[in-house]
Amino acid sequence: MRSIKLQNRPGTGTYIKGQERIEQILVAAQGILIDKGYSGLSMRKIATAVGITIGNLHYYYPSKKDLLSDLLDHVIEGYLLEFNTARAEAGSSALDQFIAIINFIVDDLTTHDTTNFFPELWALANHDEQAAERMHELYRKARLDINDLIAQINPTLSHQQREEVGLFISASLEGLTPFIGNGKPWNSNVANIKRIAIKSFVDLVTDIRDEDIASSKSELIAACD
Amino acid sequence: MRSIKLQNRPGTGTYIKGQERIEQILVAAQGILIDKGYSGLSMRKIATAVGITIGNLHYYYPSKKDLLSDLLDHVIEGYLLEFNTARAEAGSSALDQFIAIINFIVDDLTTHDTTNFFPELWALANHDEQAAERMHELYRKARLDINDLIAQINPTLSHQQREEVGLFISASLEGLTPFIGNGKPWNSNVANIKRIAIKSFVDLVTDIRDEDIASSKSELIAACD
DNA sequence: CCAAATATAGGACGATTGAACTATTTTATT
DNA sequence: AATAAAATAGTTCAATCGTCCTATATTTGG
Repeated sequence: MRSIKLQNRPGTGTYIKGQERIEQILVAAQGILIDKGYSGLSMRKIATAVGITIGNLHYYYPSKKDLLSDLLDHVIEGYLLEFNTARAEAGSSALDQFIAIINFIVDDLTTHDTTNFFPELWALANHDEQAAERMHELYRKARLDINDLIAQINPTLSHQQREEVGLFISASLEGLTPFIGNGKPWNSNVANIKRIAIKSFVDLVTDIRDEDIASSKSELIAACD
Repeated sequence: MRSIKLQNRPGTGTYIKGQERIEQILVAAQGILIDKGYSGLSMRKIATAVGITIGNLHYYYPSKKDLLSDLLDHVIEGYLLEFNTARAEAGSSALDQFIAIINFIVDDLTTHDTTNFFPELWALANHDEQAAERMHELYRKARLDINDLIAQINPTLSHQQREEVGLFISASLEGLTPFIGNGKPWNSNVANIKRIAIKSFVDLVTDIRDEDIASSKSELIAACD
């Protein structure tokens, strides 16, 4: 099922029981991180949630840092897997696939887990370099599909312009999380917000031209800030 | 200078020294929260940063919860003040003011403090009801100006549609923080991203019509998800 | 089935945490 | 100057933290 290389202590996880245990540990850690935040995530709480002792947990993960590293890989791998399957189910035309991705992202960020996990990840990335790397790696992979579709919808854009438009769309969608996410004040408006997002992003990708984004040359001439 | 009602222990802060001390405490706490995150924010670290003892800190804030409550008020009040002055400096036409606000928000979220504080606030809001209330109150106030300008630019929008468009724009801008913020991978592209944002949001507010956002009636007929 | 590797339990360590308490010093007002 | 309120220092407490160590139980491969 999962084929990524985990970073637990070498030697551990070779028995079936150990592999299952690692999975239990990561699932439990993810649940605590989502429910209580990073400040509420401790080795003892993880061990208790799994039903093992701290000594046993420490056998798999000698330090909390090791566990967090594996946890981020585990969660991010799950999202990438989810993202790929969603892409496969998309429509035929580039525009349909583009809209399907927006729909998928919005639907996903309104789930309990995603709503609560990602703000934690963003905060973590501000103080943990490793978390930052994992986060940006996740988003970079997630933008590959978006950028590809943008290129099909609007072939006039340069590579850099396409990447910047893709980043803007991706980041904008992520920004909806604390507002329309699970249990958030605007969660009941998610259907309308989604329509606004689709119209806005489709128009953006369709209509935007080179002149709208200053090149490095014209940027030197007229800095608009 | 600051006129908001703080929530420190009654009786404290009546002397000038006490008022200055409270300000020092909140500034120090904000700095630690920004630099180390909430998990790295402790009463002792705050006291040490201020140069007082834990006992003295507890005299002002009997519990960490009380301090956090005051801290959020303090920081949010600062942002609202900053936002109001920025609005006063904006141009004459509604469209110019709209663009000025976008410029201000993007410039602000690329500062070190804002880049690091708000993700912490979003994560905090997921696990602390009081933090959630403060956060949404801040954004609600910040959207007042945006919504007002949207109404001037596009008077055809209903109240609800205007609010939803305003929320989408505000949330989208916030979402840029973990990507183009201070020290983030796309920080060097902030000028171009800003142009994309301005074009996208101006087009959205100018062009959007009632039909683009389904009313409660048509929503029942055709759910597009 | 047996030996080596793996998994688990349980306790202990020092450090840190939020909180509480008392005694002393400083401030502002009369 | 006197006095009441406010501010500060210093200590202690129980709980929790990450980490480490040792002994025992379990699993797997030959």
